[in-house]
Amino acid sequence: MERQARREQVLRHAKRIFARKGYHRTNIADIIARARIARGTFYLYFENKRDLFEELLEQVLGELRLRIQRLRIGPAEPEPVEQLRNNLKRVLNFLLAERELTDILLHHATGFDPEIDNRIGEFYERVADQIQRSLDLGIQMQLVRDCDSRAAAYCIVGGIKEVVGQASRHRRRDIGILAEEILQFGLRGVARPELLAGLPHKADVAGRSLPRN
Amino acid sequence: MERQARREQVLRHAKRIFARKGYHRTNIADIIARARIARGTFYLYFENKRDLFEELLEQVLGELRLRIQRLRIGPAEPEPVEQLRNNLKRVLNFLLAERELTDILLHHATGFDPEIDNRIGEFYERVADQIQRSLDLGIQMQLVRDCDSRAAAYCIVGGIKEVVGQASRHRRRDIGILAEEILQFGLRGVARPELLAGLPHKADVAGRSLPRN
Amino acid sequence: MERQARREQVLRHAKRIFARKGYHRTNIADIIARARIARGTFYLYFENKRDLFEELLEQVLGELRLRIQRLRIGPAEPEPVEQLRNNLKRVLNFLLAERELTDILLHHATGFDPEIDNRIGEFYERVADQIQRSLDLGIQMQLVRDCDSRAAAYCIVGGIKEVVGQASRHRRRDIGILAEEILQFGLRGVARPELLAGLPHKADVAGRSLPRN
Amino acid sequence: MERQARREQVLRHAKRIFARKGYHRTNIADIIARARIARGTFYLYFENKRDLFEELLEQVLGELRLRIQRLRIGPAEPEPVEQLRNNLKRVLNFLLAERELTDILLHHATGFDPEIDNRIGEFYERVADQIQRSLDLGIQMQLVRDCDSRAAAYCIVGGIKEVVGQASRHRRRDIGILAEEILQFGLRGVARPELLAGLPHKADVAGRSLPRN
DNA sequence: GATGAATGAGTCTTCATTCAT
DNA sequence: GATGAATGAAGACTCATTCAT
Repeated sequence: MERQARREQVLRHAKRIFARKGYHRTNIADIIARARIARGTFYLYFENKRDLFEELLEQVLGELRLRIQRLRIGPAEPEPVEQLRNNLKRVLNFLLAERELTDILLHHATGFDPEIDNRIGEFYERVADQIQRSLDLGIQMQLVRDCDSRAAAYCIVGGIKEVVGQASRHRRRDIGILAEEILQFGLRGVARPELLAGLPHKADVAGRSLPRN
Repeated sequence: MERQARREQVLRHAKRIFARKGYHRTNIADIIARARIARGTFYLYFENKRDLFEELLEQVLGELRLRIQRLRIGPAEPEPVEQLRNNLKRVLNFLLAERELTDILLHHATGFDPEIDNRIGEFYERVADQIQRSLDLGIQMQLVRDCDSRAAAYCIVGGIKEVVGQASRHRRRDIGILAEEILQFGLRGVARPELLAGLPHKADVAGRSLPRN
Repeated sequence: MERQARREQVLRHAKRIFARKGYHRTNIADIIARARIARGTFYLYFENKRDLFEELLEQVLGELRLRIQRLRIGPAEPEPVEQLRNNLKRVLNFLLAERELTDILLHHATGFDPEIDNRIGEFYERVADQIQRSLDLGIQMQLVRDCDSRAAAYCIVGGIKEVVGQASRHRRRDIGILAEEILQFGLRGVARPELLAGLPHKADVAGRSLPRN
Repeated sequence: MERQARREQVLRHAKRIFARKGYHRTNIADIIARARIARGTFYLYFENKRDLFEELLEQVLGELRLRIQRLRIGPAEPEPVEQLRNNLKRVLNFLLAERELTDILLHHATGFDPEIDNRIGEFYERVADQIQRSLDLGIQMQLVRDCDSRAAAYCIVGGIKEVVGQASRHRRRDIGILAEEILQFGLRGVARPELLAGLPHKADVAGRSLPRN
């Protein structure tokens, strides 16, 4: 536990620095200076710089995996749309609370190590898989229009990434509103038009979710 | 002109390597070996490694800027949706033809240099601006439902990025279909529902635009 | 005494590791892991890594010093050749019983510390001195041919070292035979030829002392 | 050629330092300071410290291999003993001319790297093989007494190593005399006694080959 | 006495950039 | 213009030793 506490202390500082400077411009010297530990101490807790980085990455990916739940169908379960909304809210809540991890995931984790690239690519593929399955189900149930559900899944994933990336920069944001905007956009993007006829144009919430730029 | 030819020769080789290995794992040694020039010669044509990289980046960004045209309204102009479709096709055509540049832009250009990050961020902002302006116009014209047009713009940008990123990996793709899928998704995501009632569920084209995974 | 027991426990383990990996590739971590003591405990019993190593070295050198006895001349003493034979047997017995120490002495003690180099060099010089003195005496007594007794002494020392080094590797060996081979070789190498006329070509023992390779 | 000249310059300096301080106490900084080159330059010519060291080692071993020639029997060939003498002289000439390499081989090359240990062990084994073959032949021809030719071979190898090691320290030496001493010792150590009856006790040369200590 | 977390000096190695030819 | 040998700053990692508990 002592050990774990120390690791977390270092992880906390490193997270900050990685988010600000990226992987390569962050050096061990930066990290140990911030964490106020000796060089050797660092290597007591982490195998090397990359190991530490991967741990941070695993933190985000792991947490996101937990927060994205498979749609459950059943009499006791909430409406599918409600479940989607909850997934989205859980994800946004985490990402906007942990801006540094978000920044690491979206801007600093990619392109310098094939294995890490793979891990992240894999993660998004799994997310896209889940979305696609939901869409395919929706097509069967005549809720979703006939479309390339894989392409649509990627559109949705990409949309979320981009919005989160922007929202994360501009600190602040009502997450409920933001989730609703994304949700509406995504739902309408794939829904059978006849089902939309009655829907309000906009979620009945006040305020803008993103600054007008 | 001789000079420019030489530069382009080097750029062409460097593009390949950067796409495959990213910025940091690509050495000057790699580049000059491929381009079959001497080390000193490299610095005759480029200020430094970063300069070369930025030039490649500027190639993509510049080309994309050219291909994304402002919506024009006028009697002689094509329908707005047609203009959007054309923008999208032009963009996809380029990105899927220039996979290496696409890879550089989407996976390797980010996170190692604040100035480059800014340049790219700026580019996407400008794209989002354009989309947002169109959406706002659409709202005025009662074509687009009331929504956070900034958030919607980001959704659209993100969706395109993600789909292109995936399509770029899986080499091949009918660009017309792909563009149509994205377009439909985006249009429906923001359109006033009553306008969609008559629309077909799907563009009248055969084949899947992305592999089912 | 308790203290001494603990030291010996550590020495025993360290001996093993030093023999296998040499001085530099052996870490304190290796030693304490084997000896199942804490890092700090190590320094309670030994000044430092080198101190421990020197102690092992002193074990071999000390033991060898004890086993190499000066030739005594007198009516009650065994024949000089018998005394040489006994010296040799005592030395071989120890070295082949303590392979790890032998390995340390012959292969791992040299070249990384001038002081240790000196200590070992000094030891061999003393041994050579003794041999040389015997040879000089033998010359006086007309038993040994006129030769450079120093050079001969080194030949003998070197021969023993090499044979032991090899024998130590190939585990096993009848020490009596081995001693006899070395002894015969050395004696004949320096003896006045006329004294050899009657000697058997070979000690009257069965079996080969070293594998034929 | 230019390249080779540079390599040799560095090798020459490194040889000096390795001989004086051994492998581990010699660091790249020492070498480049002596060779008056920049740190990076070193790595232009050698893969790493070990690579450089191995090259020096290969220099000695290679040269020795060349100088130790197989005994040839034939009407036009010199007497076998003369051939042995020549081998010995060639080896001593080299080793005593190249004291630094000798020191590296005998005192600094062993114990820090299993692969290098093997290479050297292998070398001595090959030398011992050659000696053993000569001895076995001598036994057949009734020149060599019945003995364990492997053990005798090791005695001879070890003797040479030790004498060279000592001679190398005490700088200076008449190599002819030294070779003769070793040769006589070795020959007599294995010769059939009846053949020695007529031999002089000592080569007919003046002077001591080694200092009396 | 025993522990093991913490220390930081010491080294190797890489690689973008320069410059004499 | 072209070359490629030379440079040296930068940075990662190891490991013997110490010391507070």
